[in-house]
Formats: sequence, structure tokens, C-alpha cells
Amino acid sequence: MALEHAILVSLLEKPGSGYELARRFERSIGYFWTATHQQIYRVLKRMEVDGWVDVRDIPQQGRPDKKEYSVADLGRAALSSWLHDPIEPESVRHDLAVKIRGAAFDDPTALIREVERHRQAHQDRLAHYLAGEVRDFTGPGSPGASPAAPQAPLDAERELQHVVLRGGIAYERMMIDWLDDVLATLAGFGPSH
Amino acid sequence: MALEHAILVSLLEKPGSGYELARRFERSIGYFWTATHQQIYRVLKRMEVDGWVDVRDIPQQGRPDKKEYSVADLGRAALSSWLHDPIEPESVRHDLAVKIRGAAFDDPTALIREVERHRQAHQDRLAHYLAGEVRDFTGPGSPGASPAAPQAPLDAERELQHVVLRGGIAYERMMIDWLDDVLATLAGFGPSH
DNA sequence: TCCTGCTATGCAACTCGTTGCATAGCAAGT
DNA sequence: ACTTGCTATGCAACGAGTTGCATAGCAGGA
Repeated sequence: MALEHAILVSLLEKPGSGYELARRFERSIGYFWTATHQQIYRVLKRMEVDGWVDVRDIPQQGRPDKKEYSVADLGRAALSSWLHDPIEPESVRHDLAVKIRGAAFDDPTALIREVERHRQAHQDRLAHYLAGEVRDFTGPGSPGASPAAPQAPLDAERELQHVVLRGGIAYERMMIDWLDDVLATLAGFGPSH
Repeated sequence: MALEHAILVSLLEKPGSGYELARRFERSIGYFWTATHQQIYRVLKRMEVDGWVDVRDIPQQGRPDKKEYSVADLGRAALSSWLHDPIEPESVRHDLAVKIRGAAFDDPTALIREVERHRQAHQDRLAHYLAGEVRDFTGPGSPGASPAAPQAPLDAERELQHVVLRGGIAYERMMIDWLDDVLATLAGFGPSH
């Protein structure tokens, strides 16, 4: 299980409340690990009991109080130990691939709209990623860096976030290309024209 | 939930026992949908109760009897209805991406071996896919097809399996390229040399 | 002979993930 | 005045997935 680890990473990048975490899991880290607010609250509570995170009650005006969580030493240690543990090649769940194979036993052309919807979703996400890349990873510290600054361990966090984002971009591009391939294949069946 | 649908597709492609299904879920369809024998037996039993599949007891010699499942009309209908239902853009779980972002708060270079392991796993799977492609999707019926045969709806099953496999190939290639990018990024940190 | 490993099926316990619902104050639009 | 929507947290129930274990016969190697 790695939701707790994803939460630790997110809290290390920036402390925040369960609610804020839930929203990060709709963007950013959420593109690589999904979680609902329910899971997050439940796991945060357990992590608090286990001493992985510290809580601070923050009164707010005009809105409910929030509990700001930050990573405790025990949490850092737990993350470190997880990082040093090898993990298995992750398991995949592609509903769409199952549908495509299943379409052979139904009307293949009926899948076209569905595939087009997915293609659009990937296109949107790609645009989103690219915008984020321009926003967060161009400018100061990126191209050649200032000649004086050593740059080496300077911003590991930033560079690692960037390489993960590049992975997301590559993934979306591949999906769009593949879905085009799927559409071309589906178009080869039943002359709906 | 779609395990039942994945099972229906697999049984339509070829009837078989729970055990055989479990092994298919380690190869072939399993690259797009994972399941253990436990899940499969449990779900198969429910599908039998619901009348989605038919069972035939097949005595064997030298080994235990097996129950061969095949898809019943109700199952076909259930699959068809699922195929016509739109599904959400699938949720992803990339442990490795979480690890990479987490490495910023630990020793990034310690991840290199892990990433190399994953790269190797993807390389192996790619080789496996490519071998399967040559084996199953070259030769009779593929390149231009015989001029006499209409070919259009002739082998939808085969063509759809092929396009899914091409997706797997594209995915593995993308991952290998991305992991190279990750390795290059990690190598930019801590001079372990 | 014993141990390992394969086919073949299954139970029980547990954890993880999902869905529906509930509370509660404030802001902003109709 | 009413409704919608946002921040913020949480319970309860259920369904899905994982892990450990059990049975049972046969094949093959040490």
C-alpha cells in the first residue's frame, strides 16, 4: 500500500489539511495516484496515531477551522524505508483495452464515440500538463542555470517533479497516438457510411 | 467493476476453467487487467449463480477434474450493455512516480538501481509483446489479405486483439524512454562517482 | 523415499477503495 | 428568501482486492 507514502511526499512538498490534500489528489500528484477525501482522512488519522505526522489546529475566519498536517520524524523514516524497498512492476487496469477486445463480440463501431471521448480527455490532460510545464519549469534555474550557482543538489525537488511531469506528458502523447490507431482500426469495420 | 467483463471477454475468446483463466490473467489479457485466482473463482461463482456463464464438468485423467465455463446469453447481454456504457478516464497508480518525487527528500541516487530494475522489466515485457506480435499477427490474413476475401468483418477479434497489443508495445516503449530520462536526471545529482 | 512443483479448486480473514450521507458556516447569485 | 456552491471534516456500509492456508493426486528429480 502506498497511499500513506504519497501523502508523505505531498506533505513534505508542502504541509496542508486533509481537504487540501484531497484537492492535490485531483491534480498534480493525483495524476499518478488517485485518492478520495474519504481515504485521505482515514489514512491521515491512522498516520497521526502512528506518529508519522504532526497536526496543528488552525482557526480560520469565514470558514471552518482546519488541521494542518506536517511530516514527523517517524514519517520521514517510514518514507525513507519505503524508498529503499524494491517494488514490483506495477499492475495495470485498462478498462478501455478490455472493451476493445470485447467489441469483437458486439458492434465494434459502437465503440467509436467512447474512444473519441477518451482521446479528448487525454488531449485535455496533455494541454494541462504542457501549460503546467511552461508555468513551473521554465525560467529561473532551468535552461543553463546561472554560471555561479553549483545547481547540482540545489533543486532536486524541482527537477524530480519535472521528470515525473515529463512522464505524464509522454504518457498522454502515447495514448493519443494509440487511440488514433484504435479509431483507424474501428473505422475499418462495419461500413457505417 | 470490470473483472466480470474481462472474464466474459476472455471466455468468449475461448471457454476455459477458473485455473486457465487465472493463467491468462498472468499473460495476454492480464497485461491490461490483473486478477488472482481467488478473485476469479469468487467472481466466476457469482456469475454462474447469476446465469452469466454455463459450466460443464470435465473429468480428466492424471489430474483433477475441471469445470469449463462458457458465456451464456445473459452474460453476452451484460457485456453488451457494459460496452455501451461510457466509462470514466481510468485512474492510474504509479508507485514509481511517487517514489521519484519522494526521492527529493532522501537520497536520489539510491533510486537508480530500482529504476534500472523497472527499465529491465519493461524491456522484457516489450520483447515478449514483440515476439507475440510476430507469432500471432503476421502471415495469413495480415498484410494485404488475399484479394478474393472481403476481409472487412472477417476477423474483428484478431484485429482488435492486435490493436490492443500495439497499445501495449507503445506503452512499453514509452516507459523505457521515460525511464532513461529519469536515469539521466538522477545521474545529475550526488556525484556517486 | 522424500521433496518440489504442477494442475485444480476453494475458505477465511483482512485491508483497501467506493458511495452515500451528514454537518456546518459563509458567499454569491436569482 | 432561496438555492447553489465552496471550505472542511467525518461516519457507516459495502464491495473489491490481497494473503495465508488447505486439499489432493500425479510427475519428476535428488
